[in-house]
Order: sequence, then structure tokens, then C-alpha cells
Amino acid sequence: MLNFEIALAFQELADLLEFKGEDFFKIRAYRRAARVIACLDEPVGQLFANKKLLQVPGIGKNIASKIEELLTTGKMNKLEEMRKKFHPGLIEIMNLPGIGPKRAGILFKHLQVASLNELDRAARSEHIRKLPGLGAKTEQEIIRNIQMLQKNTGRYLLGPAKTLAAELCDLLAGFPGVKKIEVTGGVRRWQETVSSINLVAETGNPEALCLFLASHPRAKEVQICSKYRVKISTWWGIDIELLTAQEKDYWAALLWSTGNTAHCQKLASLARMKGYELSARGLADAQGRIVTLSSEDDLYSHLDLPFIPPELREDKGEIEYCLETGKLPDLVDQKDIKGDLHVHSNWSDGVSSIEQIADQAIGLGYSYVAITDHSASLKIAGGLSAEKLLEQREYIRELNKKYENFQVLHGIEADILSGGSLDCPEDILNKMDIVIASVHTGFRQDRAAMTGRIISAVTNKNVDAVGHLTGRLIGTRRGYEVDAEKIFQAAKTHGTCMEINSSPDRLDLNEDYSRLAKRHGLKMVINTDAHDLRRMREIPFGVAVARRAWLCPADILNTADLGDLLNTLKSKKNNR
DNA sequence: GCCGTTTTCGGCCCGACTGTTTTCAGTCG
Repeated sequence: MLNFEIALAFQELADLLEFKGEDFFKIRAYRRAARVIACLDEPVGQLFANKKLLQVPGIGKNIASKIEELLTTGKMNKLEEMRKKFHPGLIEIMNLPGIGPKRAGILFKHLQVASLNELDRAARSEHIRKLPGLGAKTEQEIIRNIQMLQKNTGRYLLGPAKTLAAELCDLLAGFPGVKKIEVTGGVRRWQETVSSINLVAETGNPEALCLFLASHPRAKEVQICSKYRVKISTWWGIDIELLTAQEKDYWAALLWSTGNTAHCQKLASLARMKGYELSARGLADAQGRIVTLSSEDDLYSHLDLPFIPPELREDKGEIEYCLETGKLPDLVDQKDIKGDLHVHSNWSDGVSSIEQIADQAIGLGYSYVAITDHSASLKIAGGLSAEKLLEQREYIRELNKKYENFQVLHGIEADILSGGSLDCPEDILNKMDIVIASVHTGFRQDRAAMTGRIISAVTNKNVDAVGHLTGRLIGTRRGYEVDAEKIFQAAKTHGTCMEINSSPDRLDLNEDYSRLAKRHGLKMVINTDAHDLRRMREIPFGVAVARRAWLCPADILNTADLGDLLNTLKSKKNNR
């Protein structure tokens, strides 16, 4: 059983217990376990076999025994019991913004509503406004939120899709006859959400491999199963498509399967103009002979094009640009990132100590990391008071004595309060190495108010960057409305950066806003906003957004060496 | 539920915002 599935089981159990009204801390313990398991590097089965489960933080005797039950029987009794007690549709409803366990209970009790479709119908026929504690506004909000979810139906977040794709790749790579296998499609192009996981494998035994995938225990329905291609829908909710190839046509298959369709078709047209025929089955010359290729790069060369990175293959002008200039811009790369400038420690709501974060940063090859804990008003996150911040500053100053060629920077993620002021005294902000300003409350302000609020922060001389500009959570929470043009103009005037938040459920700025920010001449900073060590490894997601927006190292603040970075930050403060 | 310790049980996530009320319940960050 995959870690991913075990984590989902605990997540579902927590959701059901929440509906039941179970003790808050017990629910939180299950949620924590789900998160921890999803983040493990080692298969849970292996930890269990080596009797190391209890060493994992957040897993105690009770949860360990439930894991054992899952691993040995494939089921968890407690979860099965809860499933019998409560309608599965209730979780779907509870996951809607604004609907928690209480409201889901009211809706079920009075209207027998137990699915999003039923809820939508009830809302549209104005039944919800008649229920106790609910009204017309809530009813309209429900309709809007269901629309948002429906827009994302069949879409899967890139983060979990990548994890699942990697686990599948490992599984298939071990099948007899498989020589090469690679993840392709939207996952390889780093689309923020994908509808399927695509794979290409070079194998001497394609039919057997296709049958192997088609008979996967999590396969729900086999949509296509031919001698060289298989497509299944799965109980995970995502489709999986595998294309097989021989040595001679592997690179063309890889290209074709990576897509997108428009990019490939444009390449096929270009190939025809040069006397070739390009398809998933290879690049054929005028006589119909398959051209031997050594790489995807080689394939592009035959079309007189430079290698186009997968992130750019969206038919957004990349082919035309190459034809015109013969090359692509020098896009920012993960190796260009010299440090993470937005990380939370256990001084606020992060789980790791500052020292652990520094060690992780060094392990990632960084020259610096900024500790940016929450500001005081964010009580739930244990936001830091001015006194605490000064204490933290001293702590970091001491800690830095032990490092050579590496520095921990002292920063803060200051809340932009409803009126636009910052949740931290200016004299404290002024002492910080870096100040990220973000919105965490008052999400429902209208576009003008929210824009004005953020512009107030952008024009504050102590603010270096705006964190997660729109506050969206992909697929679950619409971002607040902002006039990005106005904010970017103000940011340009005041030399403030925009963050590309790398968290796969945020990716905020998204690629469109990143492109727009570049057009305004802004610098961006690619951060993880990590609350634990593992999530500090999510920088590639932010880098991918930047690449899809055609950003170069010079567009990104944290590609600078430590000295240059400190000079930039200081000179900004002095110049204002 | 887990964790840490005081080793047997108490602490762990509080407060703003919204929409509904007409003083507050529910949700969320």
C-alpha cells in the first residue's frame, strides 16, 4: 500500500470524526499523522517491517496499530465503521469553503442533502435560506463555491500527482523488459493541475506491460488497452496513461506524450516542411524510414530548433521565438536559487528549529535562509511579539557564529491588516534583514479595498516583498480579487518584490501574474513558505512557475549571492 | 490522538470575521 493511500485513509478518518464531533485534539492528531505519512521519504511498509514506525513524530501506539492493520488487511476497522455511520457525501460537503461539520449536519438533517449536486439544487431552489443559522448570502456563497469546485472537477494538484507519478514510475521500472521510463504530460510540463498522469516506457514487451498496468489493484476502469498503449481511470481519482515505445521511436514518443497537443502539432507541421513526418511513432524521413535519434534534443535539432524545455511546450509563442532568434532565453533554474527567503520556524507555527532549518538549507546547497515567522496578531500561528522578535534576532546572531559561507537572515512575515498597516512596529521592521508582507485575514474585502490595502504595504519602506499575492488555494479557495496592474506599478515605484510562493497548493503568483510582473520590470523572489523541513524542498514548483513565465535568473532576487542580496536589501531601505 | 514528563496525566489553537441574529454560532486562518 502506498504512503499516499495510508495518508488518505487517516485524512478521511479525521474528516468523519470531525463530523461526529469527536475531540478536537484527537482529530488533529489524525490529521498530523496523515501529513507526516504523506511526507515520508521511506515506504511506511518498510518502516513497519523495521519496527521504526513509533520513531516517526506524530505516530504513537494507536496510529501505528492502525497502520499495521492497513498494511496487513488492506482495511482499517475504525474507518470502515465510520463510513457505515455517516454518508460519504458529507465529507464532500464539509470540504466546501464556509461549510463545516455543524452546517453539513444541519443540511443533512433538514434537507437530506448528502452530495454537492444535491446541495447545489437545494441552494438554487432557495431552500437553504430557510434553515436555522443560514441565510440568502450563505446560499449564494454555496452556489459560487460549488461552481469553483466544478471548474476543477477532474483536475488534480501537481504536488500529489508528481508523488504518485514517481511511485508508479518506480513500480513499472521494475517490470521485466522495461529499459527506460519517464513521466510525461502535464506533470512533466509542471502544469499547476493535471487531469492525468502520463508515462512513456521503452520496453521489449509492451503488451505485457500494458496488461500489468491495466490489472493494477487501484484501476477502476480500463478505458484503452491496446498492444502498445493503456489508459485507466483509478480509485485515486486520476487517469493514468502509458505509451510504450521501442528504442528507435522512444524520443518521439516522449515528445509526443509530453505535449501539449498544440505544441506537438506545430512541430509536426514544421517537420513536414522539412520533409519529415513526425508522430508518436517516430520521426520518419521522406522515404518513410524512422530516423535514429539519441535524445529529445536531437529530435529538436532535426527541426532546426533548440531544445525546448517541457515547461515551455504550451504553444505560447515558444516555437516562433526559436525560429526567429534561434535560441530561448536563459531561463532560471533550480541551481540558480541561492536561498529560501520565507521559512517558518518553531518560534511560530513551523515545526522545525532554526538550527534544523539552517542545516536543511545548507544541505540544499544554499548560501542563506531567512526565518520569517508570523507577526503578533496571527494568534493561531503563534505570531511573535516585538519582544520575541528581538529575542529571536539575538538568537540568530549567536547562531550565525557557527557557520562559514552561510548565513541565517532574520525576517518576518508581517500581516497586512485590514486597513493596510502592518502588524509590527516600524522600528522593529526596520531592523529586519527581510520583511515579507502578506494578507491572512479579512479575505472578503472587495477588489478596491484589497488593492488599496496591499498597495499600502507595497509602499511601506520596510517591506521587501509581498507574500502569496492573491491568497488562493488551488481548487479549494478562490483568491481575493486584486488589481494586479496597480499593485505592480506601485511595487515598481517603491522597489518592492513579488513572491512566487512555491507551495504546490498556492503557486501564487501564478505564471500569468509572474509574466505581468516581469512586464512591469519587477523582481520576484521564489520562496517555499515552508513550515517543515520537507517542504523546504518545494522550491522546484516555484521555479517551474517562473520558467513557465519565461523568467530569467536576473528577474529573481534570491539568485543573488549573499553579499549582493544583502546590498540589494540594504540599498532599497536607504533609497526610499 | 501524541507528547513529555511531574511516569500517569494534563496540555495541545486563539480570536477575527461573517451572517445571522438582536447576542452569538460557525468557520477559518
